[in-house]
Amino acid sequence: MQLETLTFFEKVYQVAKLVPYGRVTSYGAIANYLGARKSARMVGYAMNGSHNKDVPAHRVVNRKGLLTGKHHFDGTNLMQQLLESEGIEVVDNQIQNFEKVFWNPSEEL
DNA sequence: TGTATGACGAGTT
DNA sequence: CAACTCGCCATAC
Repeated sequence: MQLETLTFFEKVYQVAKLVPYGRVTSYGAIANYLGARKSARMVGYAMNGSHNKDVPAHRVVNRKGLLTGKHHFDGTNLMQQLLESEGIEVVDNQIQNFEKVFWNPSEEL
């Protein structure tokens, strides 16, 4: 645990954990909320290290609602399974009604 | 120690 | 309308 390591990653984890059940958010939304709209990339990469954390990475997708990070989960469709178990419709790695389940930290938080 | 790269996104060509 | 480029910064090699 590195206290001086309060970086984007840590912040990303914090926000990601705040995503309510049955909702999803985007990498860009988190980055934007953190004040770094251009660092959406880092958010995604941060999830790479979120394995150890309690971060629900399956609730974080790209701006199009596409499950781009599903390949980083154990199974091939684990991410989709998790989302569907929360009542989120997913077809072909794409979240249906994305606007409805989208959770914007800048507004809700 | 330096280079390459990645779960993205928005702007430009 | 599609493809390309740049920004961002921690991690891997």
